[in-house]
Amino acid sequence: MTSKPKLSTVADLAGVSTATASQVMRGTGRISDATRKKVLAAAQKLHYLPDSRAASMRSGEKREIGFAIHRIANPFNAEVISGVSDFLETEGYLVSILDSRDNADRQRRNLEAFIRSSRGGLLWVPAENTDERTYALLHAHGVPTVTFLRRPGTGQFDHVGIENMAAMRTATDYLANLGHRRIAYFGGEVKFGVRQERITGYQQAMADHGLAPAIIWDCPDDKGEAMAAIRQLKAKHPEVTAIVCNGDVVAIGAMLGLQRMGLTPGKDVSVIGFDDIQDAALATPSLSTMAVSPYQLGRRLARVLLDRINDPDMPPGVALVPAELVVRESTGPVQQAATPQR
Amino acid sequence: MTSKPKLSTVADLAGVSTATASQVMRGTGRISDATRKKVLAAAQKLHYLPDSRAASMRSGEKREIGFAIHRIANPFNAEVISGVSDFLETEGYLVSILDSRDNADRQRRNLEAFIRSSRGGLLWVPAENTDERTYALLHAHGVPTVTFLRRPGTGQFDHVGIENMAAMRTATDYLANLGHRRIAYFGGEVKFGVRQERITGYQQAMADHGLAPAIIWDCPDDKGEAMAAIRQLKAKHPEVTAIVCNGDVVAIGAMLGLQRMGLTPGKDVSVIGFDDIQDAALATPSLSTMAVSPYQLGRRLARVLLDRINDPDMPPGVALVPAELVVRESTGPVQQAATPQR
DNA sequence: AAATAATGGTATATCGTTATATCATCGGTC
DNA sequence: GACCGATGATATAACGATATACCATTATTT
Repeated sequence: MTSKPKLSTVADLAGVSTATASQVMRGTGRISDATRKKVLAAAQKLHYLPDSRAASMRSGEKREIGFAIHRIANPFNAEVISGVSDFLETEGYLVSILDSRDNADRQRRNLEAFIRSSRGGLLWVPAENTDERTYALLHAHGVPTVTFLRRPGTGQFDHVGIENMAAMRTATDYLANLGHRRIAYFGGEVKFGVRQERITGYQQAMADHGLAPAIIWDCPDDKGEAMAAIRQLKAKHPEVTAIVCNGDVVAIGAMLGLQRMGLTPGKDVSVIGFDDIQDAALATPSLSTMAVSPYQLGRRLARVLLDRINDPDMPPGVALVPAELVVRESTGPVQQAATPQR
Repeated sequence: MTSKPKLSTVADLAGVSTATASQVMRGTGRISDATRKKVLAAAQKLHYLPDSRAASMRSGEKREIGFAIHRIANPFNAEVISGVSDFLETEGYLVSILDSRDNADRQRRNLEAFIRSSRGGLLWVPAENTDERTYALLHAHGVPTVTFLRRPGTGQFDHVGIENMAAMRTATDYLANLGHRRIAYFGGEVKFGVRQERITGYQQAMADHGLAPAIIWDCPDDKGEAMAAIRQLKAKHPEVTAIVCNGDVVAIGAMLGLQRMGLTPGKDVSVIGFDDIQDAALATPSLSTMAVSPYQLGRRLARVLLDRINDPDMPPGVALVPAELVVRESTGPVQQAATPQR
């Protein structure tokens, strides 16, 4: 292992001052062609790269942004990350990802280390149970921040999200129009606004159609857990003929669980998901879902952050993108035999 | 947006010098209880966090490591990342992830930015087509580096990997003992040693059983692509009754493709995967596979990096962990009707 | 030829910390 | 009362880059 080359090493090798070497590296100032070549050759030879800690301290330039997310394992999120990186990399930024696994303590440690390292901006899906102190922390340090998916009540940051309420209203409406009367809401995490928004949309549609009571069933965002949970839901509420799900992952888990109970999704029970991950189209039966394009969402998110970085004083804004109903095989008209009619 | 608090802000508010404030923050030196409290109160009030760029420049302490990986979207990798983070976080490190999406250019940009930011160490799954210059770059900067899964030929870094050859030999052997004669190798990327090792294991087992010729079929590591590719494989080689796959993702894709062709995995065609991702057990039929524990692998990986950081001069080492055969429903004895016997 | 402008390069202060040396002050000792 | 060792705090020089001001040379103008 060699030791790290620095600017003075390059300058010495090229026989110039560090000031000159620095100007060559950055292509600024008035430097003759001859010395420029000498310096570049030396830099090449030593594999020299300027230390961005020192550079950013002096110049204030920060071309690195962080994406603090609750679960990188989720394929939807992975797609979002692709969109974000593609956009920001063309602008010369490095994107590094911090995974909180939805743990508020881990998130806090991550964000503190992030702030200490003084990077250019933050994209953030707040973890469950994020407390006020964490918001205050980011605010106190003036970090350009855009929240994503989950919107803190404080409203002090830019936000990019999904039109959850409208989407769930559409999904529920669609199922009701197919003749379903007992429609349950399945999956999701308790604490955050996203799920509340979706549930509200579901409830509004239920009310519109005069359907009561609403059935809401918790379940972590995991395929295996959903398989087990759907059994309990069906045991407690055998009359349910349709299920709107908080996400595709739990929806697919629910379909698997139903199949193991001898029920056919799309015939005996209709299931609709949210997100449109790759597996939704590949599942058997294929999953109807409320689709959003994670890749495009990622690009949008990146653009909002750049705008914020370039203009730190504009008031925070909110961008909501719509979700679109995609009908596949997992939903269908209500079966006569399944629900006893009165 | 407030502006970032610095040490001098804290010191002023507490009425002491920056030297004193610094010592309080780090708990070193001789400081009276009274001033300690004053400084801590000021720091608290301002949400002060020391700038790690300045701190690490002066002290040389770097408590941040990078994980440069080829695909975060892969659930196996996501589990590895969890293992890595859990281990390193207890040691006070921040883990940030760089996703190359197996693109050598993107990887180079990522690694250059990484080096410029002078962090403590690097975990690295080299992208396809990584060139010598990239290895030289890391070496020239003396970055403590551990490669993972894919091992560069140069052998200059520590490495943690899987016993690919032995595992594939086991898998192929198992299928041959079930009576299969035409066994194909399916999936994987072309360039890297991992796949070559696995193919070698497959070929050795084929030779041991006097089975020829070997059939090797390329396919990107994607479920949808695998569904399509398996059709072509079966069209070209209808006599194949068993398929060893380069990974669970393509194996599951292959099963889906076979099912759409009216074939039943485990009866008409046996399929065996590699990795044991969550979906392997949840698939229908459930997938037999060569299992490795990604979480444990991650912890191991982290430990090797810490050892390297603590002792930069020890010669590079290699750790290979075994994979274990897990038999589920996707494999079974060869069917009489399926292969014409001579 | 003297004044001015353009060119190519360097000295130096600075960014926000930490490590080291240094400096008062005070109580205790002989 | 002069000396000593603790004690508690500070002044200052790094770390590796960049921005600015500045200084020599040449080249150009009149």
